[in-house]
Amino acid sequence: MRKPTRDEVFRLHAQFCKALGDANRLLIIVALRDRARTVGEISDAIGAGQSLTSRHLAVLREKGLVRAERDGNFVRYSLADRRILSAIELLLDVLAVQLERQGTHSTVARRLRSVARAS
Amino acid sequence: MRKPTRDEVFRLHAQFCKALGDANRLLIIVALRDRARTVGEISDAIGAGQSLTSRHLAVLREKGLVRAERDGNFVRYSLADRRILSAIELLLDVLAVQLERQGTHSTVARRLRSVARAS
DNA sequence: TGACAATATGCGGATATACGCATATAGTTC
DNA sequence: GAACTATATGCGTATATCCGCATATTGTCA
Repeated sequence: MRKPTRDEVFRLHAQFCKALGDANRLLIIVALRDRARTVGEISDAIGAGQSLTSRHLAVLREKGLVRAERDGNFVRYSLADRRILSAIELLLDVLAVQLERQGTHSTVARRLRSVARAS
Repeated sequence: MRKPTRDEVFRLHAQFCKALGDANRLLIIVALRDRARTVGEISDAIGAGQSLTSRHLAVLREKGLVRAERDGNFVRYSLADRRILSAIELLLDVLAVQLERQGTHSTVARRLRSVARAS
């Protein structure tokens, strides 16, 4: 109920952004684009071990980017807010412009968003 | 000119996001909202030392979030792309929803964006 | 209860990051 | 050139992060 100071807001905001600063966690978020998934499904989708996947999910959960829901033996994870997808796609667009400027394969830059889409 | 692999794209994307994952760097980006600024101005604006400010600017520059331009004795930094502001405001909105749910001072959550705006 | 499946976590090592202090570099002006 | 200003960087330290392996926890079913 306490009003956070300006500095605290920026700290929280940075924590939030930092959660996106890992390739595996980005892969997880993209994997959750369409539907909730179990840890095992996510682990397979991103090609990482179960332990590592669970840890990354814990980070995303603690920072509030994903939600967890028990379903019997499984835990089903889902995106907390679809605007997170919008944000990372926005940044991906900016990155695409970067790569184009640097001379990276130009058609690729324009297709980055679809790369992200391809599960 | 080489076509980056899917994994490379995600690595780059994560690097890009990670650059936002620090409170001082977020403060810098907000400080550059309206106009280009020198290192000294930025240092004052965010209340950090010159050395630290310069380092953070180097990170943002290397990742392509800001641009540097020499002007005599000064180096003037500016945002590379205004969509970066949109992205962090989007995430700030999501964070605001979080805080509201958690019961943090409710009017504050709604005003986070203006907090960010206030220089 | 016991066996089993899915998920979480303790531990250790390698690497990265943020920071301050002091110093180096680049540019201006005399 | 020397003196000065603005910015960058080397170095050391403290802390955080990523990862795999093994093990603990939680829940199901017989």
